[in-house]
Amino acid sequence: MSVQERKERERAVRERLIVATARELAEQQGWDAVTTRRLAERIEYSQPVLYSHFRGKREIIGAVALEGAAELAAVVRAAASAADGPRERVAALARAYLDFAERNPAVYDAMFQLEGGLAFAAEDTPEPLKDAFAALLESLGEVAGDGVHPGLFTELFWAALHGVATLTRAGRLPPEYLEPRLELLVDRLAIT
Amino acid sequence: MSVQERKERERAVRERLIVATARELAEQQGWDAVTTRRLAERIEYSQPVLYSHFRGKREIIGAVALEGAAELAAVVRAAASAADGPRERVAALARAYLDFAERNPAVYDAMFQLEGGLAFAAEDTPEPLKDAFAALLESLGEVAGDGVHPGLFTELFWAALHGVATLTRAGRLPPEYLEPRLELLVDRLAIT
DNA sequence: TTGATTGTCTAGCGATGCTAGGATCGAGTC
DNA sequence: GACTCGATCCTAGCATCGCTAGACAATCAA
Repeated sequence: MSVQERKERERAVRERLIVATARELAEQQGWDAVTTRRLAERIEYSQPVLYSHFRGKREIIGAVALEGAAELAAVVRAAASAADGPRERVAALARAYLDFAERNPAVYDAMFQLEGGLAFAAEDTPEPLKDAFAALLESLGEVAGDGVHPGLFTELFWAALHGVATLTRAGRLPPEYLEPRLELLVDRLAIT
Repeated sequence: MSVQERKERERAVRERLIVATARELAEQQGWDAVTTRRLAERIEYSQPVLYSHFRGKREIIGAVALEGAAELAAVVRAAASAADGPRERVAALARAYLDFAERNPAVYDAMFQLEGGLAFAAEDTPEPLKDAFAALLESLGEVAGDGVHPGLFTELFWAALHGVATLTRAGRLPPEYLEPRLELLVDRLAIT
């Protein structure tokens, strides 16, 4: 069975290569530039190989999104654990979130803008997505305020962050006032 | 000069027909279904006619977005003027905004999700977009709180609404708690 | 060595946004 | 009223897209 195991290992390596290449290409030239042909050429295989790993382009985007969700969760947790006190923890979390969105625009798009074929807030929601939300909940739950459901509060805070992130990156909000915007958001929403 | 004027009038009518048809098709079957061929067929002209009015598909989306911005501004103003007191005005505004996004998903996408080739928060921002923001500012400015720049506050509130609207419609937020989410948003952000 | 299975590639389908070039029509002139 | 000429529109086609069928090659068991 060793030879079969080797093949499976090689397949897994190639699958990671596909996802990493798609992500790299998307960050470099945008998701429009990520065509199956270009992607196949970069990994030095033919197009049909992609379809032996994923159902289609959407699933590749979804794979990048899952990878991003795991990273976002880690980034958020790291920022929160490095800050002292609830208020500073939330501010650090917000900064880390917006920073992640700014530094990884293509990944962020894969997660929230493009249809990656992922289910949210449902039974079959993939683990990384649930965990990313959990990471937010850990720090945000403690500043929800009395009588306010922590999950509901986290959803709202997250939505606000998401709105700021997307509108800023789409050129809809002037980027220079990002910091005061963030301070205002934390001061108003979080109850410490 | 009468014949030339008539031609210009007919051209204007046809241009409105294109935009209206694109919008209708997008609301019915989504923007993916709005292809230049289908659009041309619906208006009973050939494809190249579209390109005599717009540079490309993006500009058509942009035209729909401008139309939507004007409607959104009107909807927001109507809701605000029908409510008594700052707090209720803001709540009515938020409800109207989210309601608009839910009832006109394709138009909302054209405005904020798809690249319609429109400039925001800049010198050459089209008038309807500026006016939509102004409509928000009129009601939101009065609840910004002391020492907080009204424009900055409006941007933040808008971003929060936008986040709730997009995440809800994308299935990222459970829709059943929309009302309490809205109440929480208004209670926390607005200072009355 | 042979036969079968697994893996990969070439070639192609239908559809996309967009455009070049020819056909057609109608306004203005004799 | 016939004719010219410019504006207007359509047919046909290009390059590219996501995706797939079928031929081919490599690898394994017998």
